[in-house]
Amino acid sequence: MLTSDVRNRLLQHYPALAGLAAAELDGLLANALVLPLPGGTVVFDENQPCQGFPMLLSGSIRVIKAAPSGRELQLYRVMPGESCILTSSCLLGHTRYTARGIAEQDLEMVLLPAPSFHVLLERHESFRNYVFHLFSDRLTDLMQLVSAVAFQKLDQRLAVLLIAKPSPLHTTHQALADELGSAREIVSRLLKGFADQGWVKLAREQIEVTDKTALIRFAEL
Amino acid sequence: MLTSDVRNRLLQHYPALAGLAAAELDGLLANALVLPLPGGTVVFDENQPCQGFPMLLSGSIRVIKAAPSGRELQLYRVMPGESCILTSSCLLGHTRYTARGIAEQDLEMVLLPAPSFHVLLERHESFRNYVFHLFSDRLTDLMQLVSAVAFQKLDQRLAVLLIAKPSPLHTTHQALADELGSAREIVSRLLKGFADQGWVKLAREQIEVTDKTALIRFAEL
DNA sequence: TCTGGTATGTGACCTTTGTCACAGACAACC
DNA sequence: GGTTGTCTGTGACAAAGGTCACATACCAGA
Repeated sequence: MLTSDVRNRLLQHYPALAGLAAAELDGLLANALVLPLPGGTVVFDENQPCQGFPMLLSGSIRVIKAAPSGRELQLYRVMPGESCILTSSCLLGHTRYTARGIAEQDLEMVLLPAPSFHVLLERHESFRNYVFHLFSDRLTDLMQLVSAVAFQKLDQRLAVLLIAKPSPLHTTHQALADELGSAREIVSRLLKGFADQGWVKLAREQIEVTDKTALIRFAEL
Repeated sequence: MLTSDVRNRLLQHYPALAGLAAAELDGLLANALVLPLPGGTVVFDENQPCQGFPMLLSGSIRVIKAAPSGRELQLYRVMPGESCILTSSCLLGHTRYTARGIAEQDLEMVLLPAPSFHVLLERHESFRNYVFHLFSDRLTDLMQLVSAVAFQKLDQRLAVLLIAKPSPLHTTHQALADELGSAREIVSRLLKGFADQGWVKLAREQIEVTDKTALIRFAEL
């Protein structure tokens, strides 16, 4: 049984659940678990069976593909209010995970048992639409990603990444490399290039974009 | 109004529609179009609005991303009984296409108007499940593709492709390159390598796999 | 048989990216 | 201050792929 605090936050993040009668919602959430997970936890991993439908209350999950070489590539990121669409896919097809999910920071999530997920999907249009839209968005994202990985040079992809993030960015080069599916040295080198152009300013665990316009121009080129 | 012949073939390929009462199905299909398209037709293109939900009766559609350079990469292929999930995505999100679809051979398809699609999705569980599963499968495929493009060498990807296709394969090197997102010369070169190993035998518009075992071993390496 | 169009073979060369091996640099903690 | 671990800079080098420029080869129809 969830505390009413958790219930409220859940409804706040997942308005698709708001249309349900209180009693029914309680029933569906009866066996739900509230999990606090420390940053860095492997939430799920390739080839694991799927336990239930996660709904994030706080924190975020990086969904990645890992190569045997140790390199990795981020497929997408799950934020509160979203859900890991890969999980839906597994639950629907009764298949196993095909990627790894890692808690990016400490996070809280509600794990909805599989049967409840199926009931929600079957009976409640708003929830269904919500899931459909997530599928749809992720699909578009992934296509974009495939295209970027196949056809764009790394410097452009890096520029896009920098543009998209808040400016005094606190992260390591390794983390950026993992997001792009490349190696740390390459990212360092490219960043150095950007710095030489005067587009960014580098410091330990910090990248400050100083000429966003130029960076955008470069990214779109 | 569809001929009963077309209707029958439609139901045969799309059993998810079988549960509907005849009258209701007629209503939904009332404004459907039957399109015969010659091979090579661009069925839809990037940035176009979405007209309706296509259901293939025969032929197939290559869904690709095209790079400005002229290179292209196949995202997936739509066969009869499947549907272009990208279209579902567009219809659901009221967005535009994010890829291009090309008729691989002459094809026949029924184009279901958007409103009918939404009704089907809302009212009919079997159809809904069908669409959900398609989403789910494609998502998995795309993740696999991203991972392959990012981490695998082209020779391995080519080997996988050859293994998956029927053996005396009639196609051009350019077509394979377009499927892999690479250039014709590279594919020629790699195929030559395979031929030197005795794994395949090459002729004009024909590739015969002569040592599948070796090819598989190489692909999995 | 000639000829034009398409498909393929191939070498030279370049760019991008990855790998390896270290050298500093910085922060935190004793 | 010294030590330790993490992060970053960098040069040398290799490898994969892409691009260009042609040379051939094959097919089909005039």
